[in-house]
Amino acid sequence: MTTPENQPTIDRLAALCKALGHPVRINILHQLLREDRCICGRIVEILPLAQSTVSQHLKVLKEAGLIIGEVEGPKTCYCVDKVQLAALATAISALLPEIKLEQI
Amino acid sequence: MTTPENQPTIDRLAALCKALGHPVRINILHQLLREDRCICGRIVEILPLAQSTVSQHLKVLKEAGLIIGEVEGPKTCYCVDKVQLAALATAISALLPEIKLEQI
DNA sequence: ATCATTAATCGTTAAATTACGATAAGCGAT
DNA sequence: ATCGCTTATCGTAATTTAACGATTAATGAT
Repeated sequence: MTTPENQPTIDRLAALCKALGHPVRINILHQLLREDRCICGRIVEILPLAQSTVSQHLKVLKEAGLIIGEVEGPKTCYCVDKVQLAALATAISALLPEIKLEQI
Repeated sequence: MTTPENQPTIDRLAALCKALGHPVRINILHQLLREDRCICGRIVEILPLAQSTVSQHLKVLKEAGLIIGEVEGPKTCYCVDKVQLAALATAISALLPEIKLEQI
């Protein structure tokens, strides 16, 4: 059995985890949740990273579907797609369906 | 603010996500959960990958603390650390504390 | 029309990841 | 003591990632 039936689901979960798999991107998510929505420049001003680097991380998060970016004039405003983030938490929980939380 | 107070927590979360950020490693977790515990060779026989590659992925999961490996003679038996996996799900959920699940 | 601001993209470099075959190491059985 | 089985590690090559500065593109204001 080289390819489980639900490989697309697995690939999707892996992609989401991969996008979260860098401290800077978790920090960005944190900041977006804290301020609800942020201009790219706001994040640049908070993190000790070049603008191009922040933009790259935002791109990764956006392509994974974890954040949404809407252009507002010359600026781009980002916010977390909470549905996707919640779905990720649910998907990870669902990996261990047989476990009752009280057992752990 | 270049360094949030809870940076170690953030780094830990990122490390866990990074470990899960590859389809093969999710497949391995799946298999370990399905059979409860597995010899390395069992996983090699299921996945279309070389033994050294599987061993490498197991190492990544083990170093992240998501699986536990115990040597049994010449074999090594792996199983998921369900506490850690549950903690990961909880940590991701905790990113959005203000949200009630009914809202989404 | 020009200018300033903002963000995305390009090009580059260094480092990390992934995959493999080959080899080594550990253990049980003969 | 040796052999066979199992797994970890080594060495390597190809790909991807992460970071940066520089440039481009787009918009709003002058």
